[in-house]
Amino acid sequence: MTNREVAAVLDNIADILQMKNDNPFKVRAYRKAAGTVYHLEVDLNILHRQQRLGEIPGVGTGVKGIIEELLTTEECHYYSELLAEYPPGVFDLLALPGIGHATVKIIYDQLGIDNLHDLLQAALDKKIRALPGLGAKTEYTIKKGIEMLQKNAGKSTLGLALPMAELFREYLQSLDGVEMAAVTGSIRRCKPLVSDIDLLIAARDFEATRERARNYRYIKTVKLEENDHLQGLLDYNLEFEVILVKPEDFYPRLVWTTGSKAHRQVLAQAFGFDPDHHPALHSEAEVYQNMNLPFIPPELRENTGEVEAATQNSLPVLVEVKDIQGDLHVHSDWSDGACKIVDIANHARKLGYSYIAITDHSQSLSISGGLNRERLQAQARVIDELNASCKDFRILKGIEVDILRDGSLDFEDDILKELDIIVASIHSHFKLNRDEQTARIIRAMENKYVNIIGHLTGRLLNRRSGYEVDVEKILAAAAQNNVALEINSHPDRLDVDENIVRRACACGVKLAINSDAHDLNELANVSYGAAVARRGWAQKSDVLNTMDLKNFTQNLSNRR
DNA sequence: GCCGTTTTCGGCCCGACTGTTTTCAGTCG
Repeated sequence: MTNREVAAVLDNIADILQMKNDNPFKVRAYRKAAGTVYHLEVDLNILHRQQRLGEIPGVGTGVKGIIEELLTTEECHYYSELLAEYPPGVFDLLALPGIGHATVKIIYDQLGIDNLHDLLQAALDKKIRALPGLGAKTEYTIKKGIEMLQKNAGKSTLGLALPMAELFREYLQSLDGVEMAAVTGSIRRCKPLVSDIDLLIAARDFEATRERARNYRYIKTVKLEENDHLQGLLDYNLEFEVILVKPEDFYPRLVWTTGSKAHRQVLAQAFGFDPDHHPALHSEAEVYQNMNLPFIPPELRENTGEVEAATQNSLPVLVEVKDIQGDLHVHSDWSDGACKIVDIANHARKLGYSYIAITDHSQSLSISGGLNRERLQAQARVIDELNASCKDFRILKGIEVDILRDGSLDFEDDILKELDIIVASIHSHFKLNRDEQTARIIRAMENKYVNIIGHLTGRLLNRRSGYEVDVEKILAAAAQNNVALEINSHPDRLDVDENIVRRACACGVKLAINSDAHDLNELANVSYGAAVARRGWAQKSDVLNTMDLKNFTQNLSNRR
């Protein structure tokens, strides 16, 4: 079992205990252990072999026993017993915004409902409002929540699908007889939510290759198998499709399968592109060249003007991950991050950065260990010491300061002015109306110490729609106050989205591709943020943290 | 269930809002 699978079981145990009204501190213990295991740098199996599971903070004798059982038998008796009381389907109900454990317990105990389909029917039949303690508003919340989930039904985040696709691609590439293998489709275009994993492989003997491909260890079921196709389901219920082509057809097919339907249609209708009838072509660039077009990056192949731009030779030179010189939104163990500042800094250097901003939460976010004035000053002293010992890398003193309900900030200016960089974010009052929310953010931007607005809309993919804001007004204020908008790279956020990125670039508003990392692994998530930037046609010069340290710090001081 | 340089028992992080009610439990970050 992987760390994440173990973490999921511990989290599910916490969910059931919570529904059973068990000791809240016990629930918290499981929850905390789940979080620690999820963010762990080392594979649990290795720690187990070294008999070091007990060294994990928050893992005592009880949880340690469960982890050991899961690692050795893939099962856990205690968990099975709990599942007998509340079946796994009830976890799906917890995904509904505004519906928590107590409500799910009432619904399951009274109506026996353990899946979203039956819950929707009960809500439509007005059965929810009849339950004790629940009313028409909860019924409405349920209907709206299910509606939101259904809109993205069956879609996975890029953060889940892309690594799975890449693993599968590596496997296919390693097979005898496979000359080339590529991830294609919407994953290659880096859409934030994707419905399946598409892979293209070049081989001569289709039958033998299919035979080998279907032995991939993460395939759960094969649903369809024919000459040049293999289709089915991977772990995590990810749909996959493997398309087999002759090597000479590989690049035309790669172009054909990567582009959105609209992009393909334009190529076919306006340029006569036919992936089945073409001269010998040895790269995607040659495929486009054959249509008298320059190479169009996969992220742009959505028919949102890229073909016209290509025709006029005016495609943007898109920003790349390697252009990023530093990360401007990272949490340490001073608030809710898992790692020490020194470890974050060392890891950032390995990633090739020349600076990193430590931006822990501010005091009002007490649940996340938000820093008060004294702790912030103590942290600054630690950072000063670390900076004193190295010349080629800089740790910037920052804060992710809460934007309060009225748009004021969670710290006074006399504290903010002592810091190098301020990311201002909303973590409360999501339900303000569009005008109030917009005015609130603009007021925050007008504070001269604020450099970046963090995760502007607060959306969580597949979980929560963003709050309403007037994007054009925000962009105007951002331009006027020289405040950057963050592209939050967490795969569950990817906020702002590509549409706002494109408008920001048009308005001259700078972007900051930040990880919002809470552990070392998450620092690498900037690749997802960079993908959003590219889908929004952003160039290197549009992105604040592509500047080198000297220019970047100069830019910061200009703002004040 | 976890933890401990005051502790092996008795703490463990909280504050605001919302919905269902008429004073408080549930949800969220």
